[in-house]
Amino acid sequence: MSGTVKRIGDIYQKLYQLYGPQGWWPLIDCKGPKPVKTGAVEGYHPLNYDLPVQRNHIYEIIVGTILTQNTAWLQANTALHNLNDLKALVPEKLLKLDDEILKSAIRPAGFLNQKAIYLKKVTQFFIELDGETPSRKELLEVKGVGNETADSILLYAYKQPEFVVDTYTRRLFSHLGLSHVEISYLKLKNLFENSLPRDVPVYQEYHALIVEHAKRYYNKKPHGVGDPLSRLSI
DNA sequence: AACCAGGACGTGA
DNA sequence: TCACGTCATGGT
Repeated sequence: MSGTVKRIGDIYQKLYQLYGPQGWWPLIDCKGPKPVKTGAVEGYHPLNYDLPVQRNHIYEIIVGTILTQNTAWLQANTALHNLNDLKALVPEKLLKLDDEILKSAIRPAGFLNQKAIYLKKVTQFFIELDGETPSRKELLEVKGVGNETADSILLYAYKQPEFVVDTYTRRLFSHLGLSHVEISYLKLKNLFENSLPRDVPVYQEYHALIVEHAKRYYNKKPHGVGDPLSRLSI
């Protein structure tokens, strides 16, 4: 197990070395020191770990976590901009939005019927928080918020040390031989949290780096072809 | 033209 | 607890 711990730390170093700081979570109106663009998407803020600072920033991240469920970020981002154009990226505004208008705005992100419901549920929850940080358990009670979404909200919107696991994480680390693909969400999450310093920027960067890396080598079958990391860990 | 994306839920073993 | 079908659009 100590070997696993060591390699999880080593892989982080290697990914950071390969891609550098990722600046997650992207924000539309990013006022960080040097917001940058990744591909066709703007709003990343590498090395700025103070964001989000405003209430609307936190809310925008929460909306983004719902919109990007099983959906490419590029399309979630389009939906996010549609809402922003409607001036509906404000909790009180989104709640008042007509359901059909809401659905047409988020259409590019897919699953519009479900996500319209989820967005209003999580928005109501956010308003009732009244600025407080939610617990993981509370978040999971909101319909539409599962394990990954809850951890993404806690890590990126509320800066809580909760490691985010996604399908890319499962693919990458099973391919590297550190876990198996059937491992449960919580077990894989615990594996990371027990292997890393309890540090929010590290958690934020590691998940973002896994996504960046997996997009290149784990988006098509067979997974992991040409992955430079596979040599490191045998 | 299939395949899949920064998942979650409901159902039935 | 766990496997499986469903939800939907658009890019590659």
